[in-house]
Amino acid sequence: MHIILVEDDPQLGAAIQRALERLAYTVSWLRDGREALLALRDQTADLVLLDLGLPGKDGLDVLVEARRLHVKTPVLVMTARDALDDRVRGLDAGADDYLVKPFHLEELGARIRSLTRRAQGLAANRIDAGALSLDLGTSEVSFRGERVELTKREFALLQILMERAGRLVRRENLENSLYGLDNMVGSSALEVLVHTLRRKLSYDTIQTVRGFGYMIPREPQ
Amino acid sequence: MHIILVEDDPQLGAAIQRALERLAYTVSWLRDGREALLALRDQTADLVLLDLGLPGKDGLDVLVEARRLHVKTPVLVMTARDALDDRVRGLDAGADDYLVKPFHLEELGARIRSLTRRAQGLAANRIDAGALSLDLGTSEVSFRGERVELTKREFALLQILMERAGRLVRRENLENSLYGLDNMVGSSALEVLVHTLRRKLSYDTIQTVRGFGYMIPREPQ
DNA sequence: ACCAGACTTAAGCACTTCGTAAGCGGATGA
DNA sequence: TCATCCGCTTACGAAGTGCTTAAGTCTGGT
Repeated sequence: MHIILVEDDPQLGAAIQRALERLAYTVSWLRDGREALLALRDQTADLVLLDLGLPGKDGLDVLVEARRLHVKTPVLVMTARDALDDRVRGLDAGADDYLVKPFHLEELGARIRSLTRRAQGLAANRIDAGALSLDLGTSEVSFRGERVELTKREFALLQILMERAGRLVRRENLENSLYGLDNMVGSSALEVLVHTLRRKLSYDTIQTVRGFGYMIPREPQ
Repeated sequence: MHIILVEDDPQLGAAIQRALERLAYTVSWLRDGREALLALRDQTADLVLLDLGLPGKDGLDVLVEARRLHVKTPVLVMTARDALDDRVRGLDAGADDYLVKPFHLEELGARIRSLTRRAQGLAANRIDAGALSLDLGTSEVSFRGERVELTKREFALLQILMERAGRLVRRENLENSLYGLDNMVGSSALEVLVHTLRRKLSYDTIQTVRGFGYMIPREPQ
């Protein structure tokens, strides 16, 4: 899951990035509105965390401009506590949600989950696909009723595949979500990850679609 | 345990926040009804202390609106008005409890414990998990029949883990409940806390789930 | 204001997880 | 059929995560 964070405050930005990465999100932290707009235009991110009041280009302008360009990526706006007007204007400008600073990171996480889930058209906090079950709240995974211990990366991969169960997920999508835009270097990291995940589940839960990517069937046994 | 306090009176608000923090609750103090509704919406808090008669939006409206949005967080209403009408309307609107000002902080503490207990689905004032027993009223903990002296922080951590015994509790959940917003900095405070707690109990009561958080099994020995 | 206990921070260490690279094997297409 | 490509597997070094200890800071009680 790839998140673009637009925030000019070094401390807060670093803190948020840290927190999100701890949740196994991939974060591209941008400090400048102009950069943000460029990144948004590509629609490669799953979510944008946008601070209003940026140098270079105002956060609200970025949002308006992006929506004008038909960028549909969910945007979560962050505003200062006393800027009530900003929040209203933010929503009018096309933000999907807003968060008032200061906020609990737990809350941020919950909203991010809520937004990305909404974007996927899912409702529950648990995803099931056949014998696979994944709890987003507690990060617990079970397969055929047995609890399975996964690492963060493995969990992140499995989550993406399960959210799109029954549909092919392209290799480059997975790589973007897991490693961000920067880390697109040539390596077999994804294949290794798939391998360890298969070993922990079973070798036929994740199907390879040669030349394209991977897929978890809607009803794996 | 994270409590949202909605109170516009500076003196009273500060006094309550102080008192609750002394009880090792994490308190988010909001002065405005609109803000309160936003905070309520995500159900991130364990309890809401709601003052009726707020600026911006009446406390009762906040409550009604929150319940309409299926927010299930327990709400404890505070009001200066002693009229029976208000009482009934408050409870009808979805409040779980009601406190008439002025009140003693001890009573407030007791009611908070009662409510959080109820929300947790616990009948008694005690939580048990295997050889562990925790009394919410007296804050006493025993392990294998022996009384164990815990500090407030240790108790708070143990309480969260025991309320969710058998389920993984994410690290960020713990940090937010224990430290609130301030803990955006990187530190190993939680790890140290876990360590001291393990030393006082035993080293295998609290299980580490690497990369995610901690867990107390439902039947630790 | 002082003291003791509680709490946070920081640093070193052990262990786990992750990305890289290299070799291998099966699939693909001429 | 052969050459090529793509993905699988394995091993290893680097980075990350959590444990532990110790020192510094904060807090409440006297």
